[in-house]
Amino acid sequence: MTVAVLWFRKSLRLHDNEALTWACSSDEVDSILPIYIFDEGEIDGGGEALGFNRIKFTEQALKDLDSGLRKELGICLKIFSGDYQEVLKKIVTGIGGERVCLAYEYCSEPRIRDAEDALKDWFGISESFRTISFPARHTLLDIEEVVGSKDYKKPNSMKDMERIFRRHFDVNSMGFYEVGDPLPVPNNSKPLTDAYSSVNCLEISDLERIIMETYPERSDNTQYFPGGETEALERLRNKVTDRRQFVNEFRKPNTISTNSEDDPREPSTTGLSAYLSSGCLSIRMLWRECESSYLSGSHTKPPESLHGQMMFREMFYLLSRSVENWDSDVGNDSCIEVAWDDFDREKIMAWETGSTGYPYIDAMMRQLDETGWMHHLGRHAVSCFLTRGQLWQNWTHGRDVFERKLVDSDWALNNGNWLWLAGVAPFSMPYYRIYNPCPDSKSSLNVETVNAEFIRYWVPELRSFPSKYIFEPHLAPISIQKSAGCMIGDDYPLPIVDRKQSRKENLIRFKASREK
DNA sequence: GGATCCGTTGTAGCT
DNA sequence: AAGCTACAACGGATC
Repeated sequence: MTVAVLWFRKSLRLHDNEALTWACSSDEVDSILPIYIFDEGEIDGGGEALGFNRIKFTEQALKDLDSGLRKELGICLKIFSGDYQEVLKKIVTGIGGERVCLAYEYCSEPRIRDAEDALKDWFGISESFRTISFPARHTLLDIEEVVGSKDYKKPNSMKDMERIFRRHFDVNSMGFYEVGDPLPVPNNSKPLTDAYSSVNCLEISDLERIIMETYPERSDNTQYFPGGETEALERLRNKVTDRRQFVNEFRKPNTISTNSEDDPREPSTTGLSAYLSSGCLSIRMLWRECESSYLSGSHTKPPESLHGQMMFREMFYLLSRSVENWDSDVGNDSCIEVAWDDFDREKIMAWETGSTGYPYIDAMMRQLDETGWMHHLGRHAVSCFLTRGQLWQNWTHGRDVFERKLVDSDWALNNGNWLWLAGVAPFSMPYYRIYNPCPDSKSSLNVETVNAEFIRYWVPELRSFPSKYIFEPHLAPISIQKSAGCMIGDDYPLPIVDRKQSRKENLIRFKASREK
């Protein structure tokens, strides 16, 4: 008898899942044990643990995965927490007399790779133990293959990405890259093994309780993005499959002001990022859905199109695998050294909690805290504000906040975007392009009305301010502040810095850092 | 080999 | 009110 221990890591889904498909169809496998392991400290590490939205999302994704496995395949998910090596060893040795095959998902992300390296030490533990790995298909490209190819050069632009895609994918008759078909949900007739019983596992109800205890202030469990494959597929249908015009006309830079929904929490984009980062949705499936839409008529092209957005995602994955110290500002040759100010707790806290005195920035940081999501251009604005724009703080501090709070948090992408926005990488935007934290009607974003409403929702103190003053309420005459029922300095903070002056000074400092 | 072009999506001030 | 211009000006690719 061979037991396949199926380790879910980056693909919390039944569709397009190679490891699952193998376990269900291989003749060598007699029974299956699907498992998920929380890293030590992830769920019970106190204040440094994952933020509420992230952990809640994961809990729901696991719950949905479990019910999908039960319904479709007649097996269920076992959840563990702790040092993954210890947990795996216990499971494998617990299964005992049987032959065990650990089937795991491979992905270029370091914490996943490190785990694989550690597994290699295991080969002695038992005659009857072996491992088999499958690509997690977290990306369209095979990152290892591309980075390892002879003529690989680190991509810096969409042109480079087009080159790489042309090299690694065939182009079909309609001019689309052949990225491959997503695998269907497999059939299964194999039972769940019952030999894991010697190891304590967590029930979903345990997770729910731990989350409640860690985040008592969120005990109402309000959460805008529910986790799980079911949600992912439904959102895919509602936001992509059924909205051809939206998909075909998609231009990323325009999306921030095109929110047609009444709910200010609903993204004007697809809102699928969290489902991609958790693997609830396969990137190939999304790519193909967009392609189907493109086949119906004229459509936008990279970089602004949805396909273009996905190609940038691939670019950051390639870079994250080929740049040393990708997540650091030290020893990272894609990061110039900038003489940032020392960690300033007051500034960082004002930024993180949405009390900088700049309503547009504060609104977005409060949205991040509550929903775990923020529009991409909003991320630009707040990261620019924290770093080279106004506060002159090291980008890694902001990266850490995003890492903890973003429901779509993804190591390669989060670091890549901060490197980009802080202006420190070769693929960055020009450093002298500093976003205006007060994008009123004169701004090229030109989103006055939408942003004013957005601010009123997230910064309710300013609800009654006229749009004319809502971006810089401290400039409003006292009489206006009085009639709006919000005195700046008491009911809402004064600006933490003079935005124009700090912009000017920081531009000079940044230039000096570059020249060094 | 020097000139030119280009880079996912800027800002401020003027008309 | 949309559109223009000046701003500041890097570095790698391409011609």
